[in-house]
Amino acid sequence: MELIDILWRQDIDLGAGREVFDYSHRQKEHELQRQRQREEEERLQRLQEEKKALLAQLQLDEETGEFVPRAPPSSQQTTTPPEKVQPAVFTEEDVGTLSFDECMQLLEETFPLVEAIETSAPTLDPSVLPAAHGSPVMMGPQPQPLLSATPPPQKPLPDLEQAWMELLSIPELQQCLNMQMGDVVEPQGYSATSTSPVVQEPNYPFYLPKMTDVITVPAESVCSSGYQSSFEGAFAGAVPADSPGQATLEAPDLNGAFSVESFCDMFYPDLTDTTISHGGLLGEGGSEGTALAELPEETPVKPMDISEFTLGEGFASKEAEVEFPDSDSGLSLDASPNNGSPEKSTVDDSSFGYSDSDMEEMDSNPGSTKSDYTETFPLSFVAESIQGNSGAHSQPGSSQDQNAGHPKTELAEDAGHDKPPFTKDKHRRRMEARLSRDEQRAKALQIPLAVDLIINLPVDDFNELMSKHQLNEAQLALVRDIRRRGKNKVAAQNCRKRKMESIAGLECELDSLREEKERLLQERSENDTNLRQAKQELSSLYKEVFSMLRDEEGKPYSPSEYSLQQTSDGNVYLVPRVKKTTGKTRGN
DNA sequence: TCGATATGTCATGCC
DNA sequence: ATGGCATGACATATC
Repeated sequence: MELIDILWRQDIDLGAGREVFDYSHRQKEHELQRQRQREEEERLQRLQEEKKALLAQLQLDEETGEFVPRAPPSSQQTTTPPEKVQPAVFTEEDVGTLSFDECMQLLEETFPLVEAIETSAPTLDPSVLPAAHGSPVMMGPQPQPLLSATPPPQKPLPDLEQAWMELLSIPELQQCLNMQMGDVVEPQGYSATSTSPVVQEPNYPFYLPKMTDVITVPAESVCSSGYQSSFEGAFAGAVPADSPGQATLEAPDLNGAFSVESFCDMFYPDLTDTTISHGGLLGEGGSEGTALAELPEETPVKPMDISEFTLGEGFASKEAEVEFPDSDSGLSLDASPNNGSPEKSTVDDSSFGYSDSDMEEMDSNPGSTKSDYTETFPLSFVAESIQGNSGAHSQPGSSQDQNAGHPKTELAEDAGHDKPPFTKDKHRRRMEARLSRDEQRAKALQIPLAVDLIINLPVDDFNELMSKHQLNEAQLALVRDIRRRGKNKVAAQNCRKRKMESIAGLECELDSLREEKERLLQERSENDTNLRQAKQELSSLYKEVFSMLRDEEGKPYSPSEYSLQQTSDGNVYLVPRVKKTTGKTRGN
């Protein structure tokens, strides 16, 4: 009882009155029942005794075979008539009281019976009520209604069933159901094929068993059975018995007003109720329940978001495609060295014409890599296709419809498929993307020429090719830009190569020059050495020669007074150092 | 985080 | 006049 009380206080539907779970209460009822049975037995006993007494007073009429009252003495008549009448009256009353008691007893019995039924089929009574006019159980005193009320459950069924079949066969209703189920089930991630068909075609075959067997309230069965069918796995056991309170409350309304609108209207509150109540009931499933309650709000938004998103993307891409045109001149004039500030919206819009720079800007965006651009166009195409799908969104229950519910996620997935690998071989992908960037541009404008051709063909051939293909202005501009960029790229590569080669050559020359310098320095030092040596030799030779010279007297010349000098003709003269002495020239 | 390096692109001058 | 080349300068990504 404590548990029951706890549940009861939490306003959780127990499927029956709280008293039902009270053992003492049941005991009391049992005792009461016993007492009534005893009283009834006593009454029956009394009745039999009275009947015996009556029979004892009767006399068999030989002719008619009837029991005829004996002719009593007059004194006795006063007493007997009452006795005589009384039995008659009494018997009538007795029948009435007996039936009333039976009714009461039945009432006593049916109460638990009804409750027992309610627990198993909580909505028995409500379904019966409309056919039985009100609540016979409560109005119980009259036996007829009660007696007629117990069997009816089977009676209204075929009608009800038929009514529900008709109701469920109404297209709008099916749509209504569809929406409901879709809103409820789809967000859960159940596949469209699993949900929509169940909702669409075999609706009532699916639900009818419940209706026929258990006689549940249609609203309950329709709404929550589909709901339950989808979530049986998750909710089984968690929701032992459907909340009869809601059913009993809502059923009369349902049966009272049997229109489609009311029916449809009924689904929404009921569903929300069920979801909410389930969410409240479930411990773990609570999150699911809340998620369910929230999702119907989110799901309708998604297509809108996508349409906007796709619109934006498609629009942007289309603009890019259309306005690609502006040409090289535009680039050189407009885009000047402003590359430093690529993200300017003005540039984006006005000079979008200069697609290339924009592309560059887009591409070179730190966050978005080259592949972003390459993905932009496929993305736009996908977006357009999805938009097309969303156009057919109105078709209920279609797989496209289901898809349209997740296009954003699909997009995200697509984008996600492309992007995540970035982390791994990012470099390689980037390089590939870079290499094929102009090809992507050409694809974007649907240029039917290979980029290699565009770049590498000689001018004449290139012009001829251009003349062959009828290209619009944008395409021509892009082709020219591609050619220019391609050639300039090669030129830059060559230039850098040459520069590197030049640098290498200069470094090599520098090395050789250094080596030569070394060599020259060494040679110079050698020459210096030789020169010094030669000077020494010459000096010694000079001294030797000078010392061998003698004057007329046979005396050697003083080196301080004379010196040997050689003239250009090769003659050597002894020249006096002092001027006052006139020098004599002596030949060898 | 910073510097070095690689690469693409633009602007410009020259042929 | 035009196309192409050469090259300095800039931007970005990557190491």
